[in-house]
Amino acid sequence: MRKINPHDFNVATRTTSRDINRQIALNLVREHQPLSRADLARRMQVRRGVVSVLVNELIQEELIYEGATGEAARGRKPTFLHVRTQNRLVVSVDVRFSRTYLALSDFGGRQLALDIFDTVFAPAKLIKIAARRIAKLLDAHKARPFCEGIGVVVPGIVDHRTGRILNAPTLGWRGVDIRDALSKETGLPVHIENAAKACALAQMWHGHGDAAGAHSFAHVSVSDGVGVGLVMNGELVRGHDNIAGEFGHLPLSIEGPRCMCGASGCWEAYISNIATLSRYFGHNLSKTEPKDLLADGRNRLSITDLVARARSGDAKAVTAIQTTARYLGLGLASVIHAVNPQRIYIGGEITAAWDMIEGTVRAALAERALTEEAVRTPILLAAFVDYPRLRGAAALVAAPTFAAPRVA
Amino acid sequence: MRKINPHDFNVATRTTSRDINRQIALNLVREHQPLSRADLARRMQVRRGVVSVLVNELIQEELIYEGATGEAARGRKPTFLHVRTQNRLVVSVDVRFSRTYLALSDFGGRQLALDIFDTVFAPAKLIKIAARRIAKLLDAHKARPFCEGIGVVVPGIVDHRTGRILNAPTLGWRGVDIRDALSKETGLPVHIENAAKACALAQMWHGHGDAAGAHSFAHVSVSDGVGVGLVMNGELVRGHDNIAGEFGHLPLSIEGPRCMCGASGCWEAYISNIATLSRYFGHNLSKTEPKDLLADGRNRLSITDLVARARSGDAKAVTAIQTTARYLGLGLASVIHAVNPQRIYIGGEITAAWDMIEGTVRAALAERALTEEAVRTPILLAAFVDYPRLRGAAALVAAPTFAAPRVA
DNA sequence: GACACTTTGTTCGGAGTTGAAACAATATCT
DNA sequence: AGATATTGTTTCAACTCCGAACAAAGTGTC
Repeated sequence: MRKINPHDFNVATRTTSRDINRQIALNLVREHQPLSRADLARRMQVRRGVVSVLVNELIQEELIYEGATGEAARGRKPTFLHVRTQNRLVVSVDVRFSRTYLALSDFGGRQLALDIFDTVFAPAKLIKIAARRIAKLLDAHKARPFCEGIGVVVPGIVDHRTGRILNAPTLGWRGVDIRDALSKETGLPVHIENAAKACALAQMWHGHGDAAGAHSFAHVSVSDGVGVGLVMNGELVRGHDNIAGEFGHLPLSIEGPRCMCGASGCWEAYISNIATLSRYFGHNLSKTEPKDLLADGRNRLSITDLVARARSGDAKAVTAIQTTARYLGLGLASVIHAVNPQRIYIGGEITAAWDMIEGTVRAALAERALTEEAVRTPILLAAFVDYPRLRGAAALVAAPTFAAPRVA
Repeated sequence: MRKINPHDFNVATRTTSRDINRQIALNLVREHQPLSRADLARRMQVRRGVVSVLVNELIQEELIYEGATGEAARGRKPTFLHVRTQNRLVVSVDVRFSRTYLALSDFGGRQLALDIFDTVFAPAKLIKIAARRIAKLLDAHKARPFCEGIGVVVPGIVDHRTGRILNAPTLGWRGVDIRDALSKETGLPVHIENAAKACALAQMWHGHGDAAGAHSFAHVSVSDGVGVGLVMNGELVRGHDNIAGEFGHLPLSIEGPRCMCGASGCWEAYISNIATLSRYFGHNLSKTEPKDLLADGRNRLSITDLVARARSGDAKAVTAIQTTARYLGLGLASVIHAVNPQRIYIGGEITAAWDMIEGTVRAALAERALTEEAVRTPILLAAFVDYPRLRGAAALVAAPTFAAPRVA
């Protein structure tokens, strides 16, 4: 029951029906491969004749290909279809405070190479370095003719349309344009997005099998900050000014601890890795230089270390983590009450302690939840992969190929 | 960039293109009437021939009609088109704690009749009474052949698909099915929805001219409780369990005052009419029987009275209202950070004091807002009409006629 | 008043799509 | 060998938009 926007609509042309069905067919192959033309016709509830034409067009465009012939109890054997992903490549870039991560992967999400280097904060310089390393990566894998684009994720607010980074406090960037410069430098199309939003995109496009199916969910990334990527109706919610999903700065208590954003009592100030570590050390976060705590590696404890200490019996570590878990659950109630997603995915280092904290999280959620259904909202760990943000960056490039046509 | 849901999609048939364009044409006439066929062709960027066929079909179906011929400097004069709304009628029902409101109106939102009676809490009995009064209303206006349905709004959580009222605490209803029973009793299709969500629907469909255009907004209703209707991408957000938009139960302070929902420190517990009145009387809400305060009329002060007292110099009234205004602004920051709507509409009795409180609200919002754009989010008063909830109820029936076809 | 010009609305053949059914290809079972 | 079943293709009808020509209805000019 969507209202047509009378100032921005898409009239159906003579090829619109085809475009729609073509894209449906492509997505069904992606989801259920291997799959025959006849299978497709059954799933789409159209005649085989229509599918035949659609599929042959998709094959001609090299979006899918014919594989082995399958088995059948009786009758002619089906020829299986697959989407082509192996030789469609993406470069993904994750710019973080300490380091920048670079990867080459295919449309199926398989990572072929990884490159890590220290982040440089001057945008122009960073672009130069990244471009050089990307070129090296592509040449080393003879990947240049197969690379279809670059996806970049950054910890901050990004205007997806213009490509400008509006505000990335940890990097100290305001109004920086990486996209066009990097595109010019590399000759490849560049997409850029906020890290949490990109993770949600990755969850949507790479969540195969039972992990798929939810076309409305929230992806909560607990890291140095707290970011939420919202997917509703199969669409990433960016918001009018690109700040949708900033649940990290909703208050648990407006009189609570000071947050890096300037306000007080933000959820982030209770559950970010920094907050958990501060709690362990007995620091008051407001008095600590936040960047000191961000510096991972040298002498500083990471949240992963803290989990390890908790497991080996450090009572203070257990308390710090369990307190975070409680606040995590209280904040999840806000996410549920606001947009009521079908599921919530949790990502971040703290998930390594999930077996210890799940009960606490759910109990806290139950404290505030309005209904039984709200309490029962599935809370799942984001599929554990080595570099979830890099997968998100890759999804930025791969997703448009499979997206629904804009219509009406 | 929407992902096609591989388990719930809509294949394009050979009439899909027409369905899409037909609906676009209908909406354009609705939005820009009066309008000629040639105007439509220009706006849609299709040939006049296509529009001619579409329009003649719409005329045949009696969705639009030809009106007067317009003026033109040169050439043949255009014949104007209008959507037919005058003799398409709706009965709208607003069930509230004290009274139930009943109205007859047309698809254009014009109210033709109103009937108010005391609410009976036994569902079966209420249905009987409502059905009798609806019949009377229809007969009195000879409206029976023109009535296309009944829209019902209730203060509670409604499953829009099944029509069941899952939980309406003020009415004491849990799992009540009004829809099917009322439909059987009256012989008319019945739609039922949560009041705040319906108000958002009304805002979307009745917000003509400059009020329209926003296809992503939040409608905040401040009343006995606080409800938010979320519209994103021209679509009402109901959520997986129909509790999306329950921002009223997001915390300002988890240690704050007790809320009727059982949790503590909900936004609602700070800014609902009850909260504002309690503040004025110096009561502690947690110790007061909430239903005492709900009873309007007899001996009790209403929020409208309180505003009047503030205007005539009652310092305590001013303080109570300004305090509410501040908390309103702080909570609006949460709405903005969560879903970042293009605009926010405010409804409810407190808006009568908007000139006094706007500054306070905006200052509080600025206290927590992450970005300059967030601070500048337009906060508008919901178009002041006599019975906004009834308009929402009417929109439930009228909207499907104009909605975009489900595709892909 | 005749005629050119402009704009609106209709009509008609062409191209592209789904829909239904027949047909060819390929396999199993009796 | 023939019946049966399934896959994939082809063909034609129905329906759509697309483009252009055409009719209708008005204004302006000589």
